[in-house]
Amino acid sequence: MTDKHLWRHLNTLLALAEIGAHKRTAKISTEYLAEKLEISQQTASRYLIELERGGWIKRTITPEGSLIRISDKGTGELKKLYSNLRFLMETSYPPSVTLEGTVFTGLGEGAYYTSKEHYKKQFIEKLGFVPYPGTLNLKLATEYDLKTRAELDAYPTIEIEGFKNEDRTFGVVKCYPAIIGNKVKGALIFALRSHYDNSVLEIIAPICIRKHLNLKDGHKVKVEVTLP
Amino acid sequence: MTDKHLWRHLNTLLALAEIGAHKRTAKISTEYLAEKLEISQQTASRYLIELERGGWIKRTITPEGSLIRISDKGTGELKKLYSNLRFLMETSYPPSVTLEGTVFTGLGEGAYYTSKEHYKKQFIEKLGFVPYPGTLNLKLATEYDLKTRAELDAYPTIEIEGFKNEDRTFGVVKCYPAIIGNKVKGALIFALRSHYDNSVLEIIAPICIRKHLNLKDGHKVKVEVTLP
DNA sequence: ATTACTACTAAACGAGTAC
DNA sequence: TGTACTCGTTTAGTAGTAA
Repeated sequence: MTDKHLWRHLNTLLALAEIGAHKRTAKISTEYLAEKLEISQQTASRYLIELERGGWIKRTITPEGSLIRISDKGTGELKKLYSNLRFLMETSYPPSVTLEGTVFTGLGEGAYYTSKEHYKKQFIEKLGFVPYPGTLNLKLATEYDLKTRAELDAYPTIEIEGFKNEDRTFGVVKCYPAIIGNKVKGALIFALRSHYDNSVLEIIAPICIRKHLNLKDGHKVKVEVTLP
Repeated sequence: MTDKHLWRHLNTLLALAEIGAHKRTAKISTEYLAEKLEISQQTASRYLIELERGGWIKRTITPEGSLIRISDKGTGELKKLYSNLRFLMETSYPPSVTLEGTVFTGLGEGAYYTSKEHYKKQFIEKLGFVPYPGTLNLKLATEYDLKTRAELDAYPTIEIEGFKNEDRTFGVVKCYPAIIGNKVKGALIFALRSHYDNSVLEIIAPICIRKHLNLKDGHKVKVEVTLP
């Protein structure tokens, strides 16, 4: 439910909940409600009518006032707000961080790494998707983006274990789940000993992001890093 | 802080918190914020100006967008809302119940009871005030008030122990903290074996409610029973 | 006492546009 | 790109009052 007036109505629902209308039928006059909300009696009356029409409350009008009970729908809206807030207030990290960078063509290393079975298996297991063979490279430019990138180091990560084969050692890779260009679900990956510096993002996804978002070198792309 | 537009602003603060602006400086354009809130870019711009002027956010405008950090004041408002909601959602009883009754003159028993030292000591200890010697009696009339009175039986109470003296036995008294006439802090008291039926409320307070609220027999009084 | 309609006033909104 | 001003339009809010 996405109502234009939802917030105004939530305000009223909260006032009604404060007199217990979410648990039991409560009696309140429009005059008293108006006082509580610091609005006129007429407006309070209109609010109740709107809440009733919207199905957020059940109401019976008596000569002594309105008997009001917040409906399941109304309680649901309060609960939704509550859980939103709880998530925000009780998570020690910001729920998401947005970075913006410019597309550039890498050295083709991404394809090499993502094709390694040992990595690939872990990507599937820990990120939940089969990585498209290849990475999208973004160059960070602004001071804000570089600073924000640096903050990521303090974030909880998904760790992909390294391994050895006969030729060489493959190091640990840190992943941050992310949404690319407001659309594609993927992940930032940072090889601990990368050829790139901290101003570069490497991104994997289940599909070819370049094709999917129709990106060319020089295009700007927003990446929203979310908590794992 | 009681701002008229607080709720509209809380809506915006919540959207900003969703991009992490309560934990770190976040970058967002007025256009993007507008999209999130389903309002116009101009209105989003105005909202940010208002939030800034009100001290709820700190903002730095750059050519790429606004760098925004929710201030302590802003975070405080979100927290206040959160704890309000938590209290409402996680308390199994309604936070308060309001009853209305008509003043009548009792048999003077209240004064007798409240003067008993054994009761008085417990009133002071468990309710936090020295009871005025005498009770205010209210008669409940409407079906709603009688039904609501009955619900109180399921409520948690403050129990005042009974005692014996040489003459007779004094029973247990159940108390419900309450606010009388929107002003006076006191308590409903129910003697377990009372001379009155369930349509009568007996109220004690640190002062003489009748005098303080200038009440005469027949006047109507609202009593807000709160959780102990 | 109540609630809520009608008619009006005040406020918020957004299109156009400047910077 | 950005932000934010002016100003006409839309919407919300209230006073008066009926039921």
